[in-house]
Amino acid sequence: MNEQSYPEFTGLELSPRKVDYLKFILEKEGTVKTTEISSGLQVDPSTTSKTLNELASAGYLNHVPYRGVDLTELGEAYTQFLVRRHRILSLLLTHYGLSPEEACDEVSRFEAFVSREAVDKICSSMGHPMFGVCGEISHGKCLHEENHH
Amino acid sequence: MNEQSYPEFTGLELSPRKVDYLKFILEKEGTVKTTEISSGLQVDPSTTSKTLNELASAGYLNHVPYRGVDLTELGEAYTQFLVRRHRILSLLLTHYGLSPEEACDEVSRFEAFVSREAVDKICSSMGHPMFGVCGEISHGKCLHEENHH
DNA sequence: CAAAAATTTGGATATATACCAAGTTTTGAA
DNA sequence: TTCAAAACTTGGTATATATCCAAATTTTTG
Repeated sequence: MNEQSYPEFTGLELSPRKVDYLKFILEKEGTVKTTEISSGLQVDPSTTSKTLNELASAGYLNHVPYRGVDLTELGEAYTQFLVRRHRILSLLLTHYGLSPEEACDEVSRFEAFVSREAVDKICSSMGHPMFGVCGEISHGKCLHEENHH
Repeated sequence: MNEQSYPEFTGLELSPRKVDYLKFILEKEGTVKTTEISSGLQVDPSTTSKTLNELASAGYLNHVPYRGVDLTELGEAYTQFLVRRHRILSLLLTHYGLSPEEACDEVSRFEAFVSREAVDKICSSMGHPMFGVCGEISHGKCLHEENHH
């Protein structure tokens, strides 16, 4: 089967900032250089370098020093969850009077503290919407879980 | 008029833990002792003592050393917002398949990062519900704002 | 009033972020 | 191809939050 299985995760593993790094790296796809990330996230390259090391140690990234990083399989799967979480929560808030931009900004501040369990329930309760306010929503893992329960 | 006005706040002023302290103190009403808070929040009294100092310095509490703390007017108004935020967000999540307990727990983790602006919009969009899943919701400040716009 | 309980202070640790300066590696232009 | 510039990493430092323990202080109480 093509469906890769990863150990369970709560969705609370990473700090807000680390979530930013992974989302940024996923967007760029392929190998990403330190400078690119530093510009994107507006931080000193030395900060990026350190954070990349931490994410690599935790198994989310492959880091070839001086060369760049790319997502591991775990990192890819995890980051797909991060993106789905962001989009589901943003979409949710637009149903309560927030504009897409407001919703995105708001969610960016707190998303790292919303569990996968909650996201899956919300997602399911919304009928697994395909379109968020900041991109398409893919439900691989989410629907997968649901099938098995 | 009885309606006290306070400088604007974003709702993002306090860390998650400080939010816990204020909510706990509001619940108890009147003067609260360090030990009481320490037991309630499961932390060492020395930790409580330090946090209480910080909250007092920031103007949310009156702290009489060795005697206890109580909310200032600002602290009271602010904490009422904190409680409303918690209840509105919890109620919201119960509309998406989370049980009241799950919703409360989930919200406790991220509420500190949800702005007053967003809460007011959500609240308004929900029709200023009077009952949450963990207590009555009062809308003093929320409705007040709305009248002026 | 003196011992016990409560509280505070000082010192230490841990995590998360981030900067600067200095050193290392890669790149690219002459 | 070589060597200077650019990119990257490391080491050191800093702030903010949160926590504990041990020691000192204040209040309470038997």
